[in-house]
Parts: sequence; structure tokens; C-alpha cells
Amino acid sequence: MKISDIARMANVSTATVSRVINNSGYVSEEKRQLINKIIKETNYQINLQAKALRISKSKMIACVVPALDSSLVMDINNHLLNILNDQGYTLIITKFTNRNSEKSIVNKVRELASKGIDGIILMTGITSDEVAQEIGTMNVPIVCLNSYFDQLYSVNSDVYQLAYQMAKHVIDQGYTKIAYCKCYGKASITTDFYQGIQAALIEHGLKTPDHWLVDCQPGKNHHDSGIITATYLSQLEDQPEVFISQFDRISIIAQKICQEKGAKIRFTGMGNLEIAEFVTPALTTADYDNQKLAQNLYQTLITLIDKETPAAKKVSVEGRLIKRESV
Amino acid sequence: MKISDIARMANVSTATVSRVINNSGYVSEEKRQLINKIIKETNYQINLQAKALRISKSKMIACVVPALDSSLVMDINNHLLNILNDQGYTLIITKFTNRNSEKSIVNKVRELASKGIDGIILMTGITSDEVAQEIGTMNVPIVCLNSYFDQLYSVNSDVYQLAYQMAKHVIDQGYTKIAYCKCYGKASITTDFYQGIQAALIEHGLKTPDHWLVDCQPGKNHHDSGIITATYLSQLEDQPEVFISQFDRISIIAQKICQEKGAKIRFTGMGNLEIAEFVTPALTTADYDNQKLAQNLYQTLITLIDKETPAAKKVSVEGRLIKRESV
DNA sequence: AGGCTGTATGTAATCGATTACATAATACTA
DNA sequence: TAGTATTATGTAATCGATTACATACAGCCT
Repeated sequence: MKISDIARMANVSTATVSRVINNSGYVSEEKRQLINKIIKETNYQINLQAKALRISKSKMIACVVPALDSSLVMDINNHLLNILNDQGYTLIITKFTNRNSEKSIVNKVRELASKGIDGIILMTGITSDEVAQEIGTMNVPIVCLNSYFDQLYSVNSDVYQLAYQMAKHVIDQGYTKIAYCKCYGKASITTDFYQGIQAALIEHGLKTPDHWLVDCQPGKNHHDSGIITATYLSQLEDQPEVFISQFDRISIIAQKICQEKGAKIRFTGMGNLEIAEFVTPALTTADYDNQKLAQNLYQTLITLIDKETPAAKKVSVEGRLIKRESV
Repeated sequence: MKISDIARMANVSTATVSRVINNSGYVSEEKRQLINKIIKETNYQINLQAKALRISKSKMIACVVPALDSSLVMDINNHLLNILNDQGYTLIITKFTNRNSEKSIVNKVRELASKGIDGIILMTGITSDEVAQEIGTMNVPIVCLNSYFDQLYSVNSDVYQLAYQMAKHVIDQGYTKIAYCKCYGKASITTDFYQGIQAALIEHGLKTPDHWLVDCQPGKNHHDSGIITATYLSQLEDQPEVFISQFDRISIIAQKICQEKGAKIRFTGMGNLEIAEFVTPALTTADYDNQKLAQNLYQTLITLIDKETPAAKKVSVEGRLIKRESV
């Protein structure tokens, strides 16, 4: 069933049917009703592919994710889905890991553009200036999550603040032997985390010895990182009192393993997994406000799609500390 | 940059360029190389929208989910993403909750078809025969997850077996006062769960009094269901020894709350959330083999897309019990 | 030489919409 | 009454590909 079929049945031209469908131009009330009736009766659905081709707007947005396995990615996509559904957009999810050489993300973007996608949300972090530059100059609307560069629009959790507050909270509880994870990646957000903690520590005249700085990267996923972290910490001669981790999952797993090994190290997480409340002891963590992140991603992207200029190149979204039993 | 631009630059017709791109028909080696060279130099990307319109194959598959908030949905989509990426397919995720009246899922399917989608994976459960009938007769390839009907192709976890094994395991541990969740929905998988447990119980001459059958549905999500379940169980005069739940999340939350309330009820879950291993006590659960589910979903769908007949209308995927500390 | 076959390439219709432009009828204005 | 808006509708080009069909040339066979 296509527009020309409807046109024939209504004894009008396709132009008139199109006008009715898109509510544009002049159509007599009589024909409008007739056409609408036929459309309803025949269950006619416009071919969006053809429409997209003609008007160069597909109402499709692609989200590039490293994987669908972190609660952050899931949760934000869930919120995005709600927003996009409401706005008549379709969400495409596509995978790109930085393991396939960061440079080729440029090709990924090109590939998406060739599908006629209106805009792209990049959840796979960018670390290279050069790549950021290249992506920034492509003429497809793009917004990054938690990766900021001068050349790119981005929406970010204010991890610096959260890390700072978290460290401060730990210190306020009277702890001084504080370890934390220092991921040696170059991702913006990771650096923020590190610096936030540093700031609080320095402010209170504390210093963390190097061997309490755990690199959580080598484990490919948080599960493995948790095991690595726990194994490392629990075999130390001088164990820290608290380990501030950047991810709930790492903490939850490490906490459990340390308990089993009899290491009395306390943990804090980040991300506020639902489950963090139900482990023992309930995990102190930080909530990123994923809904707000999703909203801002959408808002920025739509502004770009509409060929307007977003209010800010880099949007920061405040989160909040969630204090529970663990620290 | 379109195909006609390439054609002009190479001094050939669009037909020849198309032949080179699609490796079809005759093209002289000389022109083939020239055209390939130009394509590379110009970074030309074929317009997939136009192509899809012409050949009526979009290489897009849609997955209809109730929400992106359960680990099952996430995990399967993650696996699907890997498979689809490899096969050159694009994954579209779209939301449909049964709260918006199950009937209108028919419209959702129609809407997707109008986007030129090649096939649909339905993760939003179907419960109505009538709807199944209607969807079954639409001429779009569709596969359901965990919802089976005579009219529809489906891939399902063998929940009956798992529930049976789980109950048997609990009984084998010496427990006799066994409660479990009886969700009053009509979803196929929910009934399977109930019947699997029943079978094991009856086999061992056990009977569960009605007030130990907890309806977990009223809480909209597992989090709430967990709270409701724990609250209910812990205030009972005669508490069961074990509660067999259909979802890890419910168990994890209920287990924690019962601990706090001093109720000594043990829990088992289902779904094998990564986190289930790290709560205290580590949760005994069942693994659905999500990867296999995803593979079968893909396989069945592709077979339908290729206009062939899948081996089975209803595919069952075996899972396995994971015995840990909780029971 | 005439007829085949295989290779190479181009022309133009087509997929299903949108829309600029032309045209026509009607109503309004001076 | 001629001229100008306003309303209504249709014609045909267009978006960027694919592909059936037509054409042409080369080599080969008898």
C-alpha cells in the first residue's frame, strides 16, 4: 500500500494525499476527509524510508556504545528511549570498542551518516585529540557522553565534584589511610575522578603512597577489576582503611572478596547501582543523575540537528553522594 | 557524494559504478580499479537509505523491549549487537510496554514495518491469543522471546526445567517448608515456572499452603517486588524456610531486608545476575544462557527473513542451576 | 561471410515519497 | 468588469541508488 494507491482510490493525485498526510498546503475539507478515511480503512502506513530519502531527515538517532553491559549505558539508553519515543525518533544502537583502534571511530561515524541518521550520541569515550578534531569537523550532529574536547559537544557527569565530595566524606568519617583507583587511561572523566580525590586529600594534608593507587584498567571489565583490586589490596602488609573506587561493581565485588579473605578494608563506589543498597554492608556511592544526563544529551543533539547552537559546548551534570553503611 | 558523482569522475555510467560496488555483472578490470580508487579517495559511502528503498532490504532489525532495565534484556541485546554487527545488520531498539494495551502492539509492528525493517524481535511478552494470531498473520518476520504461541515463532528459556531443578535442589537440601512466587500473569514463562516447581513438590509429596504463594506482580519492578515479598514473608507467623523466586533481583533485595528484620528465610533466584555471586550469602540461582538465546533469536529471524522455514516454531534453550551459599 | 557467445557499457525505469510550479476556479476589490 | 487574492489540485522532477534491457564489439566456429 503506497501513496499512489491511496491517491487512485480517492481519485486525486499523490500530491493531494501527501498534503493531507503532512498537513500542508491547501486541501478541500471534502477530500481531506475522504483521504483520511481511506488511509484509516486500508491501514496505510507511510514508507518512512522513501520519505527520509526525499526530505533528508530520517528521524533516527544512533547511539554508539562500547557495550551494553554497564548500568550507566543501559540506564541512559533507557531514558533516551523514553524521550526519543515521545519525540518520534527511532533509536539505533551500535557498538564500537576502542579496542578496534580509536581512529576507526571516524569510519563508524561515516558509516552511520550513510544510513541517513540525523544525529549521533557517542558513549564510546574519545581519548585522542586528533580523533576529536576529525569528528568535530564532520558535518553530522554529534554529542559525546563523558568525554570532553574543545572540538566536540559533550555532556558529562561532574565526576570531579563527586570524587572530591566522596573523599571528603571519607576523611570526615575519620579515615586517613585512603587508597583509590587511578586508572592510567586518558579518558577525561577518569582524570577528573583522580583530581577530585587529590584535591580533597591535599586540602586535608593527606597523601596516598603510590602502592595504594590501584590501576583498575587491566581487567577488561569491572568484574575482573574487582577481583584484581581485592587480591592486590588484601595481600598488602599495610592495608588502607578505605578504598575509593570509581565503579560500584568493582567495589561490590572487591568488598565481598576482602571479607572472605578477612581484610578489613572499606569500600565506596560510584554510579549508584540499584544493587549497591543490598550488599553487606550497603555501599556508599554517588548517583550520576542518569535521567538528567540523558535529557541533556537529547537536548544538545536536537539543537544541533535543528542547526542551532547549543548553549554550551560542555555540559556538566551534578550528581549527589549517597551515604550508606560501607563508609 | 553520490553514485552519479563517482560515475562522472570516472567517466562511466552509474550502472557501472553500481556494478563495481555490488560486484555484479561485467566490468573491465581497468574501470573497476579506477572506480575503486575514486571511491577510496573521495571517502564515498553508499546511501543505504536509497539502496534499501530500491531493493527493499534495509539490513535493519528492530528489537521491541518493555524497557532497558532488566539484565536479561540488556544481556541478550548485547549479544545480539555482536552478532548483528558481524552480519552487517543494524539494531533498532524500541519500547513497548504492555501497559499501553497489548492490542496496540500490532500497530507498533506495523509502524516498524513502515520503516522498512527486515525483521522484528519481540521481547515484550504477548499474553493474548488474539494478538498472537494477528501478529502471526502479518507478513513481517517476527520472533518472540519467552512468549510462545502456536501462531508465532519463539525462542524460550526452558524455565520449566530450571524451576523443577531448583525446587528439587531445595528439597534435596532437606527443606520442606518452601514458598515461591506465583505471578498471576498469563505469560507463558511465568506459568512454566510455577508448574516446574509444582512438579518437583508433588513428586516429593510436598504441598505449599496458599499463603506462601506470593504474587510478585503488583510491584511494578523487581525492586519493589523484593520489598513487598520480604515485608510479607517476614511478618508471617509460620515462616517458610526457603523462598524460590523467579528473579535474582527480587531475591537479593528480599534477602537483605529479611536479614535486617531477623527473618531467617533463605532465597534462590533466577537469571544469574553477575552481582548474585557477591551478595551475602551468595545467591543460588539459574543461568539462562543468554548468549544461546540471542543466537537462536538471530538464527530464527534470519531464516524467516530469507523466506525459509525455521527448524522449529518454538525453540527451547536449556539453562543450568548455579548452586551457591544461599540454599 | 554470417551467426554465436561472452564481455563491457550505457539508457532509462523504478522504489515511494515530497514539492516547486503551473493551472484553474472562486471570491473579493476597486 | 477587469484585476488580484485565495483556494484547490495536478504534473513532473527529485532524492540516490538498482537493474532489465538495449547495444556494441571482439573472438570463434563452420
